[in-house]
Amino acid sequence: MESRSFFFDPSCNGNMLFLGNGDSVFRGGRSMMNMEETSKRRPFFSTQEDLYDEEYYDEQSPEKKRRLTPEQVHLLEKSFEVENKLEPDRKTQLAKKLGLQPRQVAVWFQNRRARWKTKQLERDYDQLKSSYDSILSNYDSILKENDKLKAEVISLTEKLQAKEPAGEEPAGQKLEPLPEDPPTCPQPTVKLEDRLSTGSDGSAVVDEDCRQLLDSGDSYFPTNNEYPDCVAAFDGVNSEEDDGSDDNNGGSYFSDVFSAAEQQEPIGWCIWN
DNA sequence: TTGTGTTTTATTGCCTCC
DNA sequence: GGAGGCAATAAAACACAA
Repeated sequence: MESRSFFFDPSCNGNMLFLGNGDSVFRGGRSMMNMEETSKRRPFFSTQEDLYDEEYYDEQSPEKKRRLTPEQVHLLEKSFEVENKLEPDRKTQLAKKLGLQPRQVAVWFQNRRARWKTKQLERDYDQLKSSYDSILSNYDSILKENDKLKAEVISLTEKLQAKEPAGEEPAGQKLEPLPEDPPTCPQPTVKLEDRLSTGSDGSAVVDEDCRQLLDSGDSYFPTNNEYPDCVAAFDGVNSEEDDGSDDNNGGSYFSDVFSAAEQQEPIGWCIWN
């Protein structure tokens, strides 16, 4: 067996890392070794006693991963709620408090942010979809109302013409011919599903511009720049960064988006031609 | 028990910022 | 150039149905 160096902090609940030749705990010293190699070199021990327990040592072969204890996770979660990014000082403090390596704390936060982002995307998708459905049904009812009014105008016009002798028009009143069709409202050209897709076409999520948005906690969804005509539809986007908590269900960036739609009011989804 | 799907922990490579 | 962030991914741990 190859020789290993230990990194062990007795003050830290006994959590310890094996550091192989290519110590990958510190980013600066990252080596190019593959996953198999690294995992063989970096076992975990849950307690200081385990370190000296030969049976445990034999059973817990070097590649075993150890899960954090519920207490550790709880504290990390609480800390994440306060602030979802780690300053070096806070990282060190947390690591000491939890008996973990600072790197482990950093990794936990990294993964936690990723999980939060996924959940946030799901919530935003649900919210946008229901808003979209609401707008669609609103649009349908407006179309029906428009048809009704058109029929009424035709009927009244006919009645008026029947009253007037042929060839005469009422003084001071000239009826404009009705347009063939009501002004059209273009349907959104991009399906929500497409925009939100994380598949190969879902570049909206990962491209350069959007990356900044993700980093700053802003919207994944189209902005006024992208759809300048759809002012009202996107006007309510809340650009404030969420506090990162999962507890505030629906604490979306988009809590105000489409609020008008939810109130069943026609909103400026499109500009009438 | 075992096969399978999901979650969690950790690494790697690339990018951005200072 | 180093530090830190993110996406993608691996692999262990876990959950659960059959």
